[in-house]
Amino acid sequence: MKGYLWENTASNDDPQKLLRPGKLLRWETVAVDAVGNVIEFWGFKRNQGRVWALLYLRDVALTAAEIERELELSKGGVSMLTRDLEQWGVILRVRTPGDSAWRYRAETDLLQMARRVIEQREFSFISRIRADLEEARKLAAADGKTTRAQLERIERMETLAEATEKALKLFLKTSRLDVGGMFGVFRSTR
Amino acid sequence: MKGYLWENTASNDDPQKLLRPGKLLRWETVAVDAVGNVIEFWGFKRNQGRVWALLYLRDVALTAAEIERELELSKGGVSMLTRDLEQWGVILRVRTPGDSAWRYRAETDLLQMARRVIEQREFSFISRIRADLEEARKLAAADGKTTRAQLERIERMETLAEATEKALKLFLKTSRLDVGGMFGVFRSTR
DNA sequence: CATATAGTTCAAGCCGTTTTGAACTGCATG
DNA sequence: CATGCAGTTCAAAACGGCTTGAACTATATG
Repeated sequence: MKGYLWENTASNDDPQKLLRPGKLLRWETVAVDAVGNVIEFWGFKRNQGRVWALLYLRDVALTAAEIERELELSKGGVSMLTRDLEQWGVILRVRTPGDSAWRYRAETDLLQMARRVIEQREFSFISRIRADLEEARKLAAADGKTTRAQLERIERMETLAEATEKALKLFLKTSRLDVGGMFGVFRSTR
Repeated sequence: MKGYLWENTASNDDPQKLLRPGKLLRWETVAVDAVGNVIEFWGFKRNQGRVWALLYLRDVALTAAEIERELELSKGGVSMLTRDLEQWGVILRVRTPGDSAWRYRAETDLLQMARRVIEQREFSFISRIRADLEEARKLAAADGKTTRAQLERIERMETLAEATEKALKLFLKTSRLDVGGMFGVFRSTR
């Protein structure tokens, strides 16, 4: 499923890289953090975005240790972050012949991941809410003391949740169209 | 601006209400919490949604003390929550002739509030991100060591942020249309 | 198979946000 | 103008999510 490919890795031709203190260039820091912020906005972890952005900007397969140094993250953290990103299919794990360590490279754009996860995660969340409101309405209806007006108000709240769900759906569909060209865009440099 | 109206309050005709331990009916709890969840999803505080929902369901002006008991919140908490909700214009503060305490009642639907706040808060956030990416690109361009391919990748990230902003805009516009009937819907029971 | 290094797991700690509650201010009433 | 209740403020506590790092497991290599 996830291919274990042999790829060029840029760091082999720079022996110093293994020793040098992780230090992003200024512009790399700014860009990486900006992506961290967007992705956080979409409900993911800031550092998931930062890791992806680093790999994407460098366009080279980095080891966990390198990511660790560059972004000043812990060993365990990098392990978990890369696992998530790999599961979502936005980074790829590759094995280099000489090297005994895995390397990671950016695979696809982040919106794809955002959409995928939002689709399952957020929709189940919203439909859960709708189910709760439906339950409330049924309970209220069963209770003799509930007035007609109260039942109506619960129904209106259900409308609210439905509208939210509908809007969210439309949002996703839109972002898919909107970003349409993106699939190609992100792949073209590679 | 915010009218200080005289309104009917239902609790006066039920002297026990002042003494009874705050205890929502089961269906009220379910409904109130469901709304708390939706609103949290929109990036607000869970309890802001719960307070609004309680007022909306009861369709009666409640005092801070009553809200406090029903939702098991602290005095200070209710004060802050009602202040926020009133500022956003989704609840109204009313003064009753006999009573010396303020009462609150639900005024408009929550989506209105969500939209309003999202419009200012989220957009400034996204445009901030776009500005950061632009800065990164300029810095990278000024740095002689940056490759053409890297500049392109930053540009693609900017496209990503732009797409996000665009999608968000469309989402808001959509939710406005989508919910169109809502303005009337929420007002008709009152 | 021994050793070394890479990678994973998870309890504990950290940090930002929300909530609490006690002290305080303001206001109505006698 | 004294009393008591309503309402606000804010420092501290509680909470929740994220990250860390030490212990552990897996894997490559001689």
